[in-house]
Amino acid sequence: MSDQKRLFLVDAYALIFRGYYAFIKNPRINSKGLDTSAIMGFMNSLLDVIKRERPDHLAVCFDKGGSADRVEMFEAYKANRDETPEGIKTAIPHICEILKAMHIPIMVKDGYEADDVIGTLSRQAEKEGYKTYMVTPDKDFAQLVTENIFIYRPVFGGGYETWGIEEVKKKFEVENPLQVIDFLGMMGDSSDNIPGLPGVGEKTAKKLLAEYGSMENLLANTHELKGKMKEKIEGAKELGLLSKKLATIMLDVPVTFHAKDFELDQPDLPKVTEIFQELEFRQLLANFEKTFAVEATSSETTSASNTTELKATPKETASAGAGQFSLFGGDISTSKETETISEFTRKTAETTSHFYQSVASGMATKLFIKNLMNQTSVCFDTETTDINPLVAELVGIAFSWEVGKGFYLPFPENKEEAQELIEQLRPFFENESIQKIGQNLKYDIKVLAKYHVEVKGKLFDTMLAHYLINPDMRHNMDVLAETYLNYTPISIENLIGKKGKNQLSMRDVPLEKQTEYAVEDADITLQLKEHFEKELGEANTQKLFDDIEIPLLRVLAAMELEGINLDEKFLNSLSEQLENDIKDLETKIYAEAGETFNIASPKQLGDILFDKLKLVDKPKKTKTGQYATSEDILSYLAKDHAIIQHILDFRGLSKLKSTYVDALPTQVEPSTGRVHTDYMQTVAATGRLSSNNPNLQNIPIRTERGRQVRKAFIPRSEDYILLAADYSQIELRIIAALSKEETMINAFKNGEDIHASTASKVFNVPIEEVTREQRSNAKTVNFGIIYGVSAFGLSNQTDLSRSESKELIDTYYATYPKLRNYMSELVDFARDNGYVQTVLGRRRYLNDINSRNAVVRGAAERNAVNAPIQGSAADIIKIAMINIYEKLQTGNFKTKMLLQVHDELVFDVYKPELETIKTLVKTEMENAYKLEVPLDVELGIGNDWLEAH
DNA sequence: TGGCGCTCCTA
DNA sequence: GTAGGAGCGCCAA
Repeated sequence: MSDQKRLFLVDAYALIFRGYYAFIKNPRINSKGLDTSAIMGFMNSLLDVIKRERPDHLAVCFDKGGSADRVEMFEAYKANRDETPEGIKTAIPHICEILKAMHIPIMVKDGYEADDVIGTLSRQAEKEGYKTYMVTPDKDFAQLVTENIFIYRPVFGGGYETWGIEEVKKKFEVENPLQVIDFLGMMGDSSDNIPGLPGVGEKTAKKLLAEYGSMENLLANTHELKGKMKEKIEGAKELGLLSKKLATIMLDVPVTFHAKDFELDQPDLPKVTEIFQELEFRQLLANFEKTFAVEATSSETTSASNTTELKATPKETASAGAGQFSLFGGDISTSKETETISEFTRKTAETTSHFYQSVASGMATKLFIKNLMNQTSVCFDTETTDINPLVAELVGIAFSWEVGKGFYLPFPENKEEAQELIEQLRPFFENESIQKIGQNLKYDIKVLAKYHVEVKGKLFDTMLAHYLINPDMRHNMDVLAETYLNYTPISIENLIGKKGKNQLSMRDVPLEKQTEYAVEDADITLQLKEHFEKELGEANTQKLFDDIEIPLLRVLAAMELEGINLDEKFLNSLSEQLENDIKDLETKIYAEAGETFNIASPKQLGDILFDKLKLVDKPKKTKTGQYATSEDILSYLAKDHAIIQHILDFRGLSKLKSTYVDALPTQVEPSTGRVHTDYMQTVAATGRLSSNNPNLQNIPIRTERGRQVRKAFIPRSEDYILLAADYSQIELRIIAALSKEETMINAFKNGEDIHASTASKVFNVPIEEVTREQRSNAKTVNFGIIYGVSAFGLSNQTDLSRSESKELIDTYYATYPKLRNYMSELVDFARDNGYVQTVLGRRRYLNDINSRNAVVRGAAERNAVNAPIQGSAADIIKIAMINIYEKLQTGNFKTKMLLQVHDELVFDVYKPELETIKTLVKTEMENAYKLEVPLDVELGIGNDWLEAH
């Protein structure tokens, strides 16, 4: 700390608002019905600042009566600011009372805003040689920054950042902080009701500022501008100057900085205590006392949470825990949590007897592992440095095999030492006869795989179990614990903060907290397992769990670890081509529109198309009142207006570029040079997988331009080739088989083109005379059936009118009567049982099936038809994946399974194995499940994914 | 900074 | 009409 004296000026309302909204989802209401969110939030921030910075001078500044001057200048100033929430209004007197008790000066001047007061005081203090820190999240203050004046800005997730001149220059792209005023004046600020220049947003403001340096200079040189922008800005010169004035913080408020008054001294503790007790701030009071107790004594105090090194720390009903948590940061969530107990009587680690121990290295570890090896079933949970298992390092592993009891093995940061420790655990993980229990084991398996440890033996994954028991719910552990165990676990945010750049690593958490958190997770997971085990017994769920989802978990882990090779160079060149084409289209569109605008903004686009160009008499609107500009609507207009086609092309190319061509290379994992998607096994209600980070299940294929992206997916080396294996028409085959519709079954048995066959029967023409259009319509109906058709939907999809569509559907049902029966049976089954199921007994519950609302009920009925079909297809490919993986393992093949896209599997095939693999894959896929209808798989090979199709 | 609406990509 | 994920704009309250 330098010798220079430091003054902290707190922007009260900004912090009060911030604190209030931090609790907005879970407002703090005390027993007297008072909403204390704002008070709590503000006090947390204030104490935090005091604790971190120990300022010698501090004042809190408030607004009073708005700014008379500004209102005079511009009547709309802050006019449309929402009414201050009730919870904030009621908080102010309490906050003032606390500040008084703390002997902290409250600075407020009638008719001035806190900005102006702070601005003025900071300048005065600067003259007296102070360094001033303006405590506020508000960016407007950037204009006040000098060598001695800083913004002290709270950041999300806890912590603060200090903005000096350099930071301001960087953030706003300006030469000096004063230009922030010009910047705000140009851009405007809707929350402060600064109008700004019309059509100028953040980006344009930065551009103009770089070019002209100030508002005045810009307005003096508008003749240099072009097009619409010139017009708009020339027409708004007055507004521009006014905006700048409104954005300027005043430095001549009649207040005076008296250093003596601003000195931070000891609070009136009895008074503060009384107020806090009145408000029922137990946690905050403890925090407060600690903050000022340290102040009063010396700064030597060591943290109470410093654990004695690696010592076992058994704890029965930890009562001291809460106080310790609030020592450093995280005050908000901690106090929220402890308050929650009193409100809901939900159990937590604080209120539940438990015995969680960390295990010391050396002999203790040896003894622990010996004990571990004697178990038959153990729950474990890895704690790591990252949610991405490919880069995650082990921080520790928790184990539990008895409810309420468990152990935590911390891992050294040194890689070799960590590997040595994991070697000691290898016999446990690779023991076939010890059951391993966990929540989302795929993650742990992938982490351990990076340490070359395989997890063998029977598995029980509580997340998968719950997915089968109740697919519609969410399956994260906190939800499960609260639902099934009435228990609220310690939140991860409590330990490492909210996500954001200030989030800590698990490594930074004190061992004692790591232990409490990690072992609690293992303990809870163990309890959940005992709970779900019973529920799984029902129906076919147990089989589905044991035979499909659990084995699949290992398969997916392997596929994800494997990743796929990506031709980045190719994508980069594709990106350049797209960039050029997009630029060209942009130029054309601006010319056609007569002005520049953001084509990617549906709002702006709609205004141009329908307000300015008036392409349509009565444009359609979306539910939010904007003009609808979706593809199907624009397509109608394309033939009449050149601009429409250009816009559609622009959209298509931009989408391609941003979502695929530019995004994929950024998803390449540096450590492997490959793209590793994450398959979600528990999100799709039907039993399908989903893929993300990146989503490799929606790579374009339909358009020529789009499918080029597939060329970027290539084999691992020249010795390999890609194999794509597709189920042909699997969903139609399933519905044919399940409905026992012989006509359709026979068509499949004879290997006919099913859509042509359907057309032939429906339109009553010989199959060889079916026209393109007839086949296309038949195809649409075939797909419509799978989704639960309506005449309305069909006519939307085809050129047919509503009545023609109805007729087509009727004929279709007449042709395939059993299919229709089957569909109504499914709906009946759902009505009677409340669920439908797949061939393997995977259930989807349909609560809305008996709804009195026809729209809601209709949706449930379509689900009743679609879920068994889509879900059965998902079951079947899962079986195939498990069997193929097994064969690839036992056969010691170099070939790897890489991707699954619902009805397709992609393999990286070692060329010498190609013929064997082709037979293996086709056989396993076609025989994964026995149906009345043969399953057919088409194979394709190639040096990229497109060629393999 | 987060959430929502819109749009668009897949099976 | 079914099932998903993602990017972008836009506005918070």
